[in-house]
Amino acid sequence: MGKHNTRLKDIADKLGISIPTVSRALNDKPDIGIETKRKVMELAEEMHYQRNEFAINFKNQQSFIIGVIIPQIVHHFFSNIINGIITEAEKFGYSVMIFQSNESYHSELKGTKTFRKSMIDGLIISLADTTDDYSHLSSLQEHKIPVVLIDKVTDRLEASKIVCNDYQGAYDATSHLIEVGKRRIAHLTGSLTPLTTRERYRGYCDALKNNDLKLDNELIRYCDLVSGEEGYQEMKTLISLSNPPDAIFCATDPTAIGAINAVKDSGLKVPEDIAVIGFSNWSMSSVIDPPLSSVIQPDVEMGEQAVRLIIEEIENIRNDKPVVFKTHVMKTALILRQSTLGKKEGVNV
Amino acid sequence: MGKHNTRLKDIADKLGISIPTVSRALNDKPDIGIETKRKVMELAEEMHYQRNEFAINFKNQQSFIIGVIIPQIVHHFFSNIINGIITEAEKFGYSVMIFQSNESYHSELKGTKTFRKSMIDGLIISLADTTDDYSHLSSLQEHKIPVVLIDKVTDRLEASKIVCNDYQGAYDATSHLIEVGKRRIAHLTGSLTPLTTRERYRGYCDALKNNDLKLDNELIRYCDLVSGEEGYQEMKTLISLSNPPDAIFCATDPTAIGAINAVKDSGLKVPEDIAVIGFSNWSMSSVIDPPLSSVIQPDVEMGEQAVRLIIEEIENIRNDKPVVFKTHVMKTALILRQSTLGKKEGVNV
DNA sequence: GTGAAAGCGCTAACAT
DNA sequence: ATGTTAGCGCTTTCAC
Repeated sequence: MGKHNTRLKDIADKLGISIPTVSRALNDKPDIGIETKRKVMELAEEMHYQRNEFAINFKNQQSFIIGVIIPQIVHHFFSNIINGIITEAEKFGYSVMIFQSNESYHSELKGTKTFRKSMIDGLIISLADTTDDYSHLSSLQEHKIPVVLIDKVTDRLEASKIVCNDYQGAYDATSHLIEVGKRRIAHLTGSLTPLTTRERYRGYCDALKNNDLKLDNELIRYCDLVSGEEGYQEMKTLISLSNPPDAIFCATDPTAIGAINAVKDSGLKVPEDIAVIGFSNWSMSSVIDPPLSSVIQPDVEMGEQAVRLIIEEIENIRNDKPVVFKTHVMKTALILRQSTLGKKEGVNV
Repeated sequence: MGKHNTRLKDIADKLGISIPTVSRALNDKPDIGIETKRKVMELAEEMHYQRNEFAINFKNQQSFIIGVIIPQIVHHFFSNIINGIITEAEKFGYSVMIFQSNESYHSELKGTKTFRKSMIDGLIISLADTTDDYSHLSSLQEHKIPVVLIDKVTDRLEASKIVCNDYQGAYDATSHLIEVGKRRIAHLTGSLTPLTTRERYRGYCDALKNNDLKLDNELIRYCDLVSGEEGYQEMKTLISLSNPPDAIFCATDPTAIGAINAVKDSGLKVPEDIAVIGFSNWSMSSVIDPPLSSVIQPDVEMGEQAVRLIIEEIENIRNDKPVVFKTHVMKTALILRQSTLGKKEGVNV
């Protein structure tokens, strides 16, 4: 065995022909003798020829790599998005590179730098909560690397966006609580910086309003939305009110689970005394007691759609076609379980 | 603005100097005039020069990309491994490319092909359950692309490996059930093809043996280990035995949760009637009722360690140093909660 | 139908 | 201290 991988030159030399001829034979180009082609193919096979993609990428200045920056890969929602991204990208011959921001702007910035080094063809990003400056993204765009925002988006960057209808999901969740007879409905929300949280908050408010229930600021609690601990604490506080709620819409499932535990620990029943509904349908939500009603986000589909958009932009840029930014709003759905329905069997609406 | 990104030539031309001089200035090489260097740096900044990494990669035949193939990114265990991999890789200036096998050998094979195209410098892989042939991996090795196996490993490939002590974890879990007074301990296992499952099975058997309890084949049930449904069904079957178990060690947490639900639905109590312990400490396990005791695997650390090994091999190969394969066995730990302890506070042992 | 030459952007070796 | 030359592996002109 030689020291290096087989190159076109090795094949050409052995056959006594020129390198371009070998290249033509191997790449199904016209203007190649049928017999020459056969011989080249045969020898290439025999010598285990493998195209050197470094050379190809260099020549084409193209990597077929899509960079992805998400806050946390271990979150069910994001790992499903990534699942969709990887699966769809592969169909188009693209590979996916992943970077975590851990919700830190600083880290996100570092990710874009790393990716620029890796010469990604495009970036799909879900913004960190702390990100408030978007020049690292517009800079990529200026260098003809398209950016698609997913879920955690911003109005302050012109780019294609994939979001789900957080407003409608929250509206539906709250309306559902009203439909099962609840009237004093609390809301557990988080920092209102991310658009998603704001939209859920807005959906909650509008559902109350349209059902002639008035907003009670006492019933709106803020936390980080991440840990069940906080949901537990805030629910305890709500229960201790002189006029406690009879239901709560939590902006995330983990906090909703914390809330359920708080209700149970207070000797109250879910949903009879206090109904609970979450958001995102985490995998754990169906196995807790009682199973948690939640809002399903089309995570995998969001990832797939993001890939289609980014590849479209990548190819438009390559072909000097105009790029038009699109925003896809994907539908949410309620998944109803016993935390709002009681003993009845859960139903997917 | 010009059509293309700034190249060394653009800077050289503007300054009336040669390309290598610009290169030297920018790369902190010796033999460069202090004044020339200053001018180059300044102009480079001004023209937003960015090294073209395609050219660098081409020249060095190196990508600084580590490929990762795992069965399912959405599994808590694997997404934590990936978390560790990405974090550690970044420290060394490597990026990470991810591919999912979905437990399919065919898909795994495809992944290795895709990765070869992407010119990865090394591969970290957790084998699909169905993988029984390893030529796709040895082929990579022959092409000087090192392979590190993680968690789902095989004896039939010579490579570095990262595993956790599944045997000891299972042994400890079973011993714990014995310590809390249980004597008829069932085991829910899966296909015995993967080494991990076999090791857990072996740990269970040895713990019984060393405590003078005899193995009862009636108490050993097989399922896919993936869904709670199966755990539920198998537990129901066990409960209906004329001599049912008083505890069960499940090889995964989801099935353990299914088992808990089956016990509860049968009007029995966990852990008083039947204690339950799982494996892997899924995020949901702490929030179910009762919280599930489980075996913690050092997932993040496993990922980090895998990166260190692969980079070591990559660099040894580049420097023509001999490569020695290492196997790291990482420690598991018990996390004890109410599903085995009862009302007492959970303790991390 | 095939070969010769050029070039993608950069760096290392060799000259001066 | 700086310039010249060559080359990484491949494809794409352009000749013949």
